[in-house]
Amino acid sequence: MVADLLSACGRSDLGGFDGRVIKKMMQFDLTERERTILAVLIDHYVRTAEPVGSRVIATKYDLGVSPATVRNTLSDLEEKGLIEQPHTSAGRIPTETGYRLYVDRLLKSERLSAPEREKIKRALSIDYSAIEDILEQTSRVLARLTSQLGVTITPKFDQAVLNKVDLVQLTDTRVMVIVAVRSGIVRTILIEVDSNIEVERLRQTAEVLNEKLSGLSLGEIRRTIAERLRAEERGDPQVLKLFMEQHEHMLSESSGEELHTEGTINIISQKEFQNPEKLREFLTLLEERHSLIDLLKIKTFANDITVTIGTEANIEGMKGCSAVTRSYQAGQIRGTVGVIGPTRMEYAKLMSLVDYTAKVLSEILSR
Amino acid sequence: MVADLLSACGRSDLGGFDGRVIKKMMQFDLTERERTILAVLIDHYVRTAEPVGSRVIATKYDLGVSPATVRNTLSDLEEKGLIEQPHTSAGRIPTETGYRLYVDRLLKSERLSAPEREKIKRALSIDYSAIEDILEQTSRVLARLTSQLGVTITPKFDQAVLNKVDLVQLTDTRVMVIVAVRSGIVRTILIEVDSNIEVERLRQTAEVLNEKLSGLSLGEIRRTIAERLRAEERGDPQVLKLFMEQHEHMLSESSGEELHTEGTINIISQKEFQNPEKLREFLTLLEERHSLIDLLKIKTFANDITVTIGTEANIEGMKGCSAVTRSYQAGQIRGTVGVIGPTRMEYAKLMSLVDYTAKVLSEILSR
DNA sequence: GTTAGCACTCTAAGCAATAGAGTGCCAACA
DNA sequence: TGTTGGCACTCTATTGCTTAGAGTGCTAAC
Repeated sequence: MVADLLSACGRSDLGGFDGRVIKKMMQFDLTERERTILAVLIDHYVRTAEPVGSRVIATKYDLGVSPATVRNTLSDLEEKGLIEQPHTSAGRIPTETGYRLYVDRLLKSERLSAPEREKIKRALSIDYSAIEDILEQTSRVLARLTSQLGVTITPKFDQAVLNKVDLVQLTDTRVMVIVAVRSGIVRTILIEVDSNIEVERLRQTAEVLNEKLSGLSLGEIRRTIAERLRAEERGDPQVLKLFMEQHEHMLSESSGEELHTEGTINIISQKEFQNPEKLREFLTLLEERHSLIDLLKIKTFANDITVTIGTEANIEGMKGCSAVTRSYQAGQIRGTVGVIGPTRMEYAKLMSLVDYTAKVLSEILSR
Repeated sequence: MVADLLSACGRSDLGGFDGRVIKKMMQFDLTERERTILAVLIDHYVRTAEPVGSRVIATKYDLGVSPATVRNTLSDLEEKGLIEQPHTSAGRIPTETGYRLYVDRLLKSERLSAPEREKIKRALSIDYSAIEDILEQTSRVLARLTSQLGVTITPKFDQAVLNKVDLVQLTDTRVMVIVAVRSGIVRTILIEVDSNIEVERLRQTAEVLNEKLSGLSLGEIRRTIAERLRAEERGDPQVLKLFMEQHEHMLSESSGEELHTEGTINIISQKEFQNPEKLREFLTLLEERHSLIDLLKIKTFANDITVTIGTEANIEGMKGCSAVTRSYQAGQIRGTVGVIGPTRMEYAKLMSLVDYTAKVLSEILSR
């Protein structure tokens, strides 16, 4: 156990910190013992949720030193801001900085067992008719396997490539615009027209739109639609005009980024949420979807697992919570999956789990 | 106040009880005083969340009788199972039966104020591109105005009338089926075909489907699709076959009944959910969407406000909770909106609020 | 039928005492 | 110089006890 931890101290290839954090990190010149004790302390605290004292560290993990020695080291670690005491007669608990260092440098990366991999693969291999279905299932799987909150976000539409536009007359004054992009996602909006439009004319209008726009990304369309349709003389001018007016609404960067969360129950049974104030804060965060969406979107570019600890993302409600996320790929576009839970979480386990789940999901969606 | 309550005692036109409950109800021959005191007690308890004692009833509400007299009446009401004592030295609180009688016979129906009506109308008058958007908004409005959990359920698809089927080739082996029904709702599924299908052939297949099926309700289609398409010789046989196989999935009775909930935070600050066990139970109910859907669906037929108190609906997690719901209309099809909260809720207020909201929603959706 | 009075019950809050956990520091030791 | 045992000190959590207060049920009188 101790040997494992020691051997793991040098690694830093499990990403998740940006430049700013690295710089901060470099200030910590920890001795071998300090690193070992910090790792042991975090491991133990994550399991028990109780402040860890010197005696436990010295006896339960055979470090070969006495509690008194451990006490000295703990004192040093506290001075460096990596651990803290809730009160004088209690043991130590990790600080945010402590967790950050642990995740970046001390963590021993875990490999998922074959049965676990199998379980994830099987759970995600469902018949889905819309991308939302499989994302919902993914949140559920993550929630169940991790006992945390499972989160997914639908892909960012901006880079999606338009496959086909379709216009359907619903009533005399109502036309439905169906926008299908290449990855099998479809969005619809309704536009209100003044008067009934002939079927043939509507068909022709759709044809014009397809001709001019299909194959372009929605982002491109959003930016250049006015130009592209300006000189167009075929099709129904009213519908074209409305389409242009509505495109902002439909194609806007943030639209369609839907958040799925699953496993709220897991969270409320966690010890840190016994405090009603804390719980309230967290549930508020959950219902204020946009800040969560921001959190998940922020690192969609990275193709690696991302760990956001506490208030690192500058989100009020995340105090005391961490997120482990990773982007997935669906054709040309990307979204994010992950889990959120108390800072006191099993980072190694969750990281490998989220990582694998995102990979399986990408695989399925790219088929 | 008291006069109001007395005058309201005779009314029973605010629906919500079925035959079984009426029968039970008839056993209660309450005296005038008993009715007044029960009403006063419930009103007071709803406001304070504290057991109500004889002194409060006798002094705060000028009934013209002494606490001792009230005590006798309370004792009678307890015998009849309408109120109970948490413990000997506490006041009384209403039982489920007590609430039921109150809602059915004692409640003074409230009329929403003009500003409140205006507020609801304005809040619901949003630009929506999908029915889900306005339902989400409706849950939010209900949650905000009632400080309870706002719930909406998308309309029951079965009675929706098919407007148009569209087939879009996404990749070589993937075809998207778009089903649009008359009220502006659209559903999509993906089917996997063996090989690329010519555009013209796909168009023709869609034409066949439209010709044979549009104008029928999805329920009819579900029941008779095999017959209707059996002898068909036009169109792509493989696509037609897959369409028939998938129709069950897509058109099935329960599919597409999506539940929106909003305002979990309102709930957790309620006094009854301070007990973590209770809270846990409720959140479990929230995540196990299907029993909630059942609860909301059950009385979609009634065109009147429905109050479900505690375990009346035989749902485990509803113990200690009540729901006030009403159906809304979107073209030919119907869904449900409402609020859920602790049994200790302001029934009169919530009933008028949900009622009005459902009406406004129906109006908007039927335009 | 109503009411005042009173004994009784139960809860919630405050208080003191106690046990236990863990620390920090000092002096001794290798 | 780093490590260790010992010990006084601090703080928390638990327990038991007491008390104040709220509310009832019952009885006897009106």
